[in-house]
Amino acid sequence: MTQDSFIKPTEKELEILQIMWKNGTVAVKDVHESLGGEQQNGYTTILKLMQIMHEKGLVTRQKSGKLHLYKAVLTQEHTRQFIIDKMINTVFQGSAMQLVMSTLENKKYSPEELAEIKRYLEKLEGGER
Amino acid sequence: MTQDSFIKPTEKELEILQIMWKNGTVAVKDVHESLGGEQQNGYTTILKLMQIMHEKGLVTRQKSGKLHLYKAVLTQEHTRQFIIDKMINTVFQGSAMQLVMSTLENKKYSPEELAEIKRYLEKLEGGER
DNA sequence: AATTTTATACGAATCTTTTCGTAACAAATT
DNA sequence: AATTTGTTACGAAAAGATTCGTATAAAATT
Repeated sequence: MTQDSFIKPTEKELEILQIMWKNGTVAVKDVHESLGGEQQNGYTTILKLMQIMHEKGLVTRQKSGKLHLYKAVLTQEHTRQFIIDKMINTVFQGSAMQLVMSTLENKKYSPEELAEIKRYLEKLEGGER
Repeated sequence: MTQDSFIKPTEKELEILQIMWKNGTVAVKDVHESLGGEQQNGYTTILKLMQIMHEKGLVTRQKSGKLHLYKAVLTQEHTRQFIIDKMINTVFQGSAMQLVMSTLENKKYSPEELAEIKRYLEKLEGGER
């Protein structure tokens, strides 16, 4: 996937995609409820957003009785990679390392979490890719 | 700093902030040139953006002769933390570890870089914070 | 002193994203 | 059969971000 062909999801679209990635296939109603119901957004707002996402090709949909079931086209991992890349370029001066270190600095982690990353690093060092 | 009081820079504002962080204090002209001159953006476009950033409180400015010298209010590190936090929440299901691992997966790194992270991790494990 | 150059200020146009009201319609309920 | 309910479709308003033209002014140059 080139970055050029990638359609960058907007903020709100990303929220909706989260829900699709978690649930696989969702109706507008599901998304609307997951995002906090009528308190947070009008139903037709979410509907419209999902229709636009469909137009953009960010999601596929399928009629099921009277409703549409939507599904994300891109995987969560693809999207994450894209967003990470972009962020590295715009905020971390092209250095992924700076991103990693800033993230680690950010919060306290349990020894288990740190150990997990360390294991992961050792795997990478082992040249297993 | 609470996230609520944080004024989220837009895409373009972030590009401009990069230049301020690198150079400390800059005139509109500097930013305009750094961003690729008239080919990329009209001078008054950059000027306007910087004026808006000033209105929003993202930058301070100071008259120096006939021109204004602008300076970022927030540090790069603060801004990075904010953006990382946000991204962890919207794209990594609240898990910083997932962000780190996705980043490491993203590209190939030199042994030196990996070793650097490892050293860093060991420092964190050592409880030095 | 007149002209050119280098700045800022500001309004408005354009573009993108988000929000929502209204219409239409089919299925379910009365 | 009429009404209510759940759903989509669509247009347009509102909000946010970006771009730029024109006006103005001070400083530098001629």
